[in-house]
Amino acid sequence: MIDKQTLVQHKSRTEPKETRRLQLIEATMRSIATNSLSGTTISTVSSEAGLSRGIISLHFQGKEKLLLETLAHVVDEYKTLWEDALQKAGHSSAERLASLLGVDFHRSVCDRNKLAVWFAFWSESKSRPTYRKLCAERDREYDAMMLHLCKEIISEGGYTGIDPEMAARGLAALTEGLWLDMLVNPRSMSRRKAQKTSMAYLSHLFPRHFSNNDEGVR
Amino acid sequence: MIDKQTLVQHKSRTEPKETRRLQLIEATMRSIATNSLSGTTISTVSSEAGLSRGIISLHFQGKEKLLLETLAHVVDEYKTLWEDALQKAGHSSAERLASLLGVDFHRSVCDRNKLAVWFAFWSESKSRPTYRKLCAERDREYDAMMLHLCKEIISEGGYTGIDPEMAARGLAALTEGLWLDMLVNPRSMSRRKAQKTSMAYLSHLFPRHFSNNDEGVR
DNA sequence: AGATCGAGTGAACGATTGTTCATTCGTAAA
DNA sequence: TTTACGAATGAACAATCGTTCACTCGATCT
Repeated sequence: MIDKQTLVQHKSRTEPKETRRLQLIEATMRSIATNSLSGTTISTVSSEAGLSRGIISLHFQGKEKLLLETLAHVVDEYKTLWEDALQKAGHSSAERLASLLGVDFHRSVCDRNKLAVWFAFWSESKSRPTYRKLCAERDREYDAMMLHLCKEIISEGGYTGIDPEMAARGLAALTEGLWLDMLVNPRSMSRRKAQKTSMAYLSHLFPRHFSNNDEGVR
Repeated sequence: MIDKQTLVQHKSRTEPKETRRLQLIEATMRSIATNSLSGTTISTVSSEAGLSRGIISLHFQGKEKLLLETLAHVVDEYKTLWEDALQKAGHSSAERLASLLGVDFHRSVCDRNKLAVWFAFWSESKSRPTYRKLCAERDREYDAMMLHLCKEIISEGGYTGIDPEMAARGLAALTEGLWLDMLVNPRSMSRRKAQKTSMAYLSHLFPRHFSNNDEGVR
């Protein structure tokens, strides 16, 4: 076993607390991506981080807490990107919705390691209330904003026969399905293709707000 | 620990080989749904089946083989439903596409235990080539048929500006996303609602073939 | 240079994992 | 009823799990 830590760069043996925590969380994400969640153990994470097995109980209370904070880290990062995008976006509902979807297909979000984390926890969420809680919080805010924007756009455009809840949930479900494709079969589903597919959906739903070309917002 | 087997009905201690195999596969699905894949062990499966721990190595070569055959069972069942639906469906592409989506939201497919199995293996497929292989086979056939039908419909309806590949992949991704919703948050996403959402997508993509009401095919 | 002290280590622990196989049990034929 | 035989069991096994804690190390002081 090669010491990855010293191989990349000679860091000091002791690091600030937050640095170590982040290192371990990132090692956990890599381990989940390469070994899957059921194959992720104290040993795989610590060796991925190039540290000893005892380090995890030192910085986190135990394995369970580490996994929980790994999920929380991904959730928080997503939420931050999301809020930043809304802040920078224009005032029109169409622009805001497009920028939200821009986040969903952002390079950092579509990172395969992170997608592996999302789906690992989603598929365990049925049996783990703690996981479900963390994910549900994200979903709630996401859905509320999505529904709000869809309602506004429907009202603005005078679209008839469109149920706003179905449009919003459908859009979110499409995103999640495209994420799954990128995780399971990255060769046939690129980030670009996924975003295009998402925009195509929008242009069919709200043709007076979104065009079918690459740009998106009309 | 209560013996579930004798509690439900007094069966003979020895059962035909195929019966036991199916019992164990069903117990595995229940265990994955309630304990998640990482929490599914020889003990949880055998106790779920009301049998001893040694039974699994007796009927399958080991745990790995049991999991693999459980995945194969779900894949096969889905494929059978799929082929039956195509057989019974009419000749028009629209009818055939609608009946395919009917399968995707069939009661038996949307069973939460089975959805848990799908997503458990999908999220592990990155690190398990064997799982990926089984899933990829399903995807290939599904995608090919979906693409074929979309192309026909686009040609029939003279739809312009619709990329058939994007339409097909989008439709499949939407289905998978709706499955995830049904698994993670069944209270807010019912089977009926999911099917409606899927049909709404179709009616926006191919308005000359699908109406926006409950029936679907125009 | 020497002392201090928190960060990091890893051997040891009990618990649990998957697997094996001598034994037990129920069934079906004699 | 007795016998024979395959199905099912579960104690025993080595391996690995997560956790603990006495220790070692090195960065930062005086």
